[in-house]
Amino acid sequence: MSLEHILLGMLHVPASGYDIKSDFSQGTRYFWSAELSQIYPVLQKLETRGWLKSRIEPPTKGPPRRVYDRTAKGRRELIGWLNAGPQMGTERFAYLGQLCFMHELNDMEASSKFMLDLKVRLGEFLAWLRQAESELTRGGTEDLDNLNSEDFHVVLAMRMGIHSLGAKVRWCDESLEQIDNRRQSSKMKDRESTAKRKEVRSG
Amino acid sequence: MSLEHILLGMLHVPASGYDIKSDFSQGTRYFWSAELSQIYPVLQKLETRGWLKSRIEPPTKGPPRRVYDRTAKGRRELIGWLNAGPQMGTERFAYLGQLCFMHELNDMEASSKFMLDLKVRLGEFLAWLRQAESELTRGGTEDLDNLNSEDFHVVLAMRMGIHSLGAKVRWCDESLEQIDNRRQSSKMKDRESTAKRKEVRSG
DNA sequence: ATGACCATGTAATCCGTTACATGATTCG
DNA sequence: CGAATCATGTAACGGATTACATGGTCAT
Repeated sequence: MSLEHILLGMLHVPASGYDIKSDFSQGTRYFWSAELSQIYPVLQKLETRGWLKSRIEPPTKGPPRRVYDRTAKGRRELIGWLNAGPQMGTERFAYLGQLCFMHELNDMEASSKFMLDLKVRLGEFLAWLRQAESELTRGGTEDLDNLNSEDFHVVLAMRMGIHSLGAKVRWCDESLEQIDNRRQSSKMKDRESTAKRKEVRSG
Repeated sequence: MSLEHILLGMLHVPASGYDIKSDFSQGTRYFWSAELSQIYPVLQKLETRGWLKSRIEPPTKGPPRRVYDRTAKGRRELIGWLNAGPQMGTERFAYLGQLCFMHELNDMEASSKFMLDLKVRLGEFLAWLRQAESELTRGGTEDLDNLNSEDFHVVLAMRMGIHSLGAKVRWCDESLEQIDNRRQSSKMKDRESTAKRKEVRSG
């Protein structure tokens, strides 16, 4: 599993399950997400495995919190994972499946509408990521030298999303053009065959 | 679930579970994958739901095959899915998690090696996709007009992968540069502090 | 005959989501 | 007092992977 290692990595500093969840929601860790109902049991499992240890924090305010911290064993495990080389997962894009099957509708207008819709959604995600990035770099893009090593790596990671989403938005535009071309030429064919039919009838 | 609809879409023409699996392996349907052990039960479920019907093909050669075909109900279900707008799934990138946590190694050389490794893997996938695309367009990129509607949509879908992977590879290069910059400046700092120490000693 | 490939499935396990259950604190 | 938020969990279900089990055909 990867979530185990993701949690291990996120516990750079001691935190509760709740803290981790809010890290997932807030920009920085955009590359992964998990629900509290998954986080809590995994943290428990990692503790029984000796990668984490927890203590109940006496609540100065609010309800008591169980705060986890990495053990030496957990740290070694994390290092091992980092040194194991990039873990490539299987990507699944339901919307590309939909696009492939669009020909069943036999309606280029529908394909066009679909791509437009997709472009909007991808664009929204891109805007959110750009926002999250500029909050880390405080506008000072290009020179990442004044960032600490942690933020530096996080910004690099975010930029993958920005690059990739940007490319996807451009792909939407290109595809919309292609679809439009095809609509034009099929209209021309319509006119041609209409003309032919007229010829036949009049001939 | 999406796999249900993906299978429904792939059954444009009658096919067995085995056929579908090989479609997943062969370029065209690169956006999704599934194991035979998942495909067979899902096909059975779709049949009990009345979206598919199957018959055993009398084997002219080889073992008997169970061939599935869409019913009218299945076709309606597919159309509904296509008209429901793009289905955006949660993407998870374990390697971006690894990159974020790289600062724990405190070794820019390791970060650099990691990115290089990642670049190679992404590049391999990109080359494979480009190959699959050119097999469909037969080199005739740019003018997709001579493709049938099915292949046209498939090529559009493949191009998303090509655009996005291209952007990711460029991101690797950019990141490698950033990492290098940081290595240079940290070496300079080393030299500076060495110089200072010398000053102190000689002073 | 041996290995590669065709072909179909079941079982166990794991990962992830949704729904459910509980209770304290804080702010208006 | 009521709603929002903090905080921790369990249960049920569904989706995906890995392992297991079986047997036929075909080429060397």
